[in-house]
Amino acid sequence: MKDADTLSPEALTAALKKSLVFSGLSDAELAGLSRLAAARRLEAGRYAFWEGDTPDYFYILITGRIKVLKHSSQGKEVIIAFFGPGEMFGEVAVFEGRAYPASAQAAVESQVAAIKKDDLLSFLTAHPQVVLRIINILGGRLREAQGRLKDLAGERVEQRLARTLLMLSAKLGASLPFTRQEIADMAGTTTETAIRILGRLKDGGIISSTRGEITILNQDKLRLLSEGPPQV
Amino acid sequence: MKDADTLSPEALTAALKKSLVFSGLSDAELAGLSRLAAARRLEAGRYAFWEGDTPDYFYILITGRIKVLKHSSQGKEVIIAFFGPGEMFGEVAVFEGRAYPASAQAAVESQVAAIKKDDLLSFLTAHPQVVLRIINILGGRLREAQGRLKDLAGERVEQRLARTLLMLSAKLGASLPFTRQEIADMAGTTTETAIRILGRLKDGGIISSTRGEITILNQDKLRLLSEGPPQV
DNA sequence: CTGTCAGTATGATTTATATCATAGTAGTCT
DNA sequence: AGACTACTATGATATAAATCATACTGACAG
Repeated sequence: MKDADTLSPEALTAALKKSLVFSGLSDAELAGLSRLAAARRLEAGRYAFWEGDTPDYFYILITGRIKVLKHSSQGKEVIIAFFGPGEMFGEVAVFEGRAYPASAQAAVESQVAAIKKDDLLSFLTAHPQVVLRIINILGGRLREAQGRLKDLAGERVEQRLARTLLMLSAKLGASLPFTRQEIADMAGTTTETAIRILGRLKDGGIISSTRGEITILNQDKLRLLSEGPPQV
Repeated sequence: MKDADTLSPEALTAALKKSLVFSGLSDAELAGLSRLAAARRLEAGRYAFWEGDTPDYFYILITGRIKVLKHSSQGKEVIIAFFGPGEMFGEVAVFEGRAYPASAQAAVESQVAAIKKDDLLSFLTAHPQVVLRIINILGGRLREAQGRLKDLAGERVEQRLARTLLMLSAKLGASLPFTRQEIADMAGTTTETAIRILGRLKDGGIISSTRGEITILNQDKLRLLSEGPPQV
């Protein structure tokens, strides 16, 4: 299968209107923007770009789920972020004009809108309110990254896993479509350890799970766990 | 000693002109901005704000050195960032309108320019080019944070320490004014472990050090070390 | 010039977590 | 239906790094 355009211009405009970054624009502005955007379909597992690529495009996710990841020197996969419909990605590289700092992979079959770097930048110059919105989003991402830095540097695996689940559920609700491997790669641990700890959480009635899906049953207990060691 | 204003309006304007964010402004604009800014002196160890405070001010560091840090649930200090003259801090909270996500402490006696949140926001609305500059800076910080996330989640302590030193030296040059404790808090390890590993680096002729100061002698070897385990 | 304290150093011991090994299980592709 | 593969599970073992303990050293304050 190829990267065929799969969206009509109208559908593309509608999709952009639902995005966090561009939702404030007028219909006319959106129509203009969507003329700059190209829809692309990505099968599950395909990469939108790789770490180190020169950044030609800025992306808005329309449908599906995108995983942003880096590889450690030993080849271990580290998941930096997960994005859902309406979120932008690849923006850091575009704004800085340097190579993409991480790779972006479709976790499931996804549709994205790609906007050429230069087109985006000139659009932004003409639309300052969008720029303020972007600052807001980047601020939020920086805040989240800082929280995770603290977790990775200062918390034990059990706390990190609990926080990872809480963070995901704040975005996605109680039902989380992730494998233990993905959870482990987000929390900075191994699949085995994630399985063991999530097994304990399951025994404790805090979560339930089926293959590839984790459901949070007791958010309060999970939060308690994330605050520190069980015995205080 | 109290937080007395210690800068004349002219000196304040000159300081803002040297900052990363505002360096592109005209003298008239800078003068207008400096009327919104208040200079504050912070003794070493004093905090500009604490994690959780409501964000009233946005800061530009004029002289000195600022440490941005968070505390883990066990009370361990995790250093999120170090800033030098001309850099902004406290901005995430201001742009998001939520509590400061981390604390900011003067590492040495420092002078800062504080701008009220609302004043800054209206100034930004009137000066879109500054907003673009901010996006650029935030992008850079996000990139750095993502790199550190990967390091903390996927690299061994020795590699993390090496990368921490390299990152600092990219900003500050070969001579780094940090204690082993600070280095450890940045690399997400303990003081003892940092001492041991830096001791090895010293024996290997890669760094030299005096109390509170580390000098990088062999950046190439350090980079090699940061790439992976010694025996490949 | 002496006491105090933060920084540096080093050894012994513990422990959390990675690693290695093996196996069951549920989707999915043909 | 059968085969294949990704996901989940669990035990045994190894180990990197934390923790605990003790001491030396240089800087600075009184």
